[in-house]
Amino acid sequence: MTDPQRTFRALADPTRRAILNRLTRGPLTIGEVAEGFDMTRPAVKKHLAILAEGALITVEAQGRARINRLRPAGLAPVIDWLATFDAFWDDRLSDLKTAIEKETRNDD
Amino acid sequence: MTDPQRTFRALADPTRRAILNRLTRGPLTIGEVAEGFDMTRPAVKKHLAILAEGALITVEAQGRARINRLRPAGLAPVIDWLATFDAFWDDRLSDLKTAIEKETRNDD
DNA sequence: TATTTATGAAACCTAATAGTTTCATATTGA
DNA sequence: TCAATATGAAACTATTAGGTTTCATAAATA
Repeated sequence: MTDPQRTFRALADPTRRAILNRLTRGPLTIGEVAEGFDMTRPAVKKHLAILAEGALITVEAQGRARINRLRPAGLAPVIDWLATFDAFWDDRLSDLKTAIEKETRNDD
Repeated sequence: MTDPQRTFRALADPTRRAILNRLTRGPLTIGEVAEGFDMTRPAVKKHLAILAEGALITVEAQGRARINRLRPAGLAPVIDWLATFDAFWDDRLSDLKTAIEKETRNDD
């Protein structure tokens, strides 16, 4: 799968978008993420795996726990793609793109 | 299905994103869109239906043809959602959001 | 060390996706 | 009117997705 496809695919599911929003409040273990949803832990874990494939989160092993952290830079492909519609909105989108690129340059 | 979900779902498929990009160059009939892809016309038509459900295109009947037009305002739910990550990027994203809202206010 | 805890992973089920082929219908133009 | 054209729509197929249950493993703790 191509890179932006992994990103868009990851964002296509409402549970995964909700997980990302939760992670804005801080990193969580798999179990902690799972507590917030009405589904089993393995199901949540699969969602986290897809988010990791899309580079939207990072996972760090810490003892027996796995710490899931938001990786906002992973949203860049979406911004990039939206930027192809610049002409329809003026150039604020490309300003945004530049800003994101600048701020995420040395983070992975 | 909730509104933003229809949008994200529509954008999840690479063919549909490619269709949107093509439509930035001007409106096309279903047949014309289909010419650009290595799949049957009914398949393309299904993609167009999903894009229309996501309010990313408008379809206008013109005689026996259907004119498909890009509707950039349909991308607003994505911008809105991205804006919830403002804190990670400073407030350029919300500036963008405001700009989009202003420019698309009277277009649907 | 024995037990609990946090996760990994496999096997399975169902529904939704993305395609196809086939046939029907509604305009357009000769 | 008749044929060509542009699309609509149904029926079918294969794959992917999202979920489950069950069992294994590794780390922390009593």
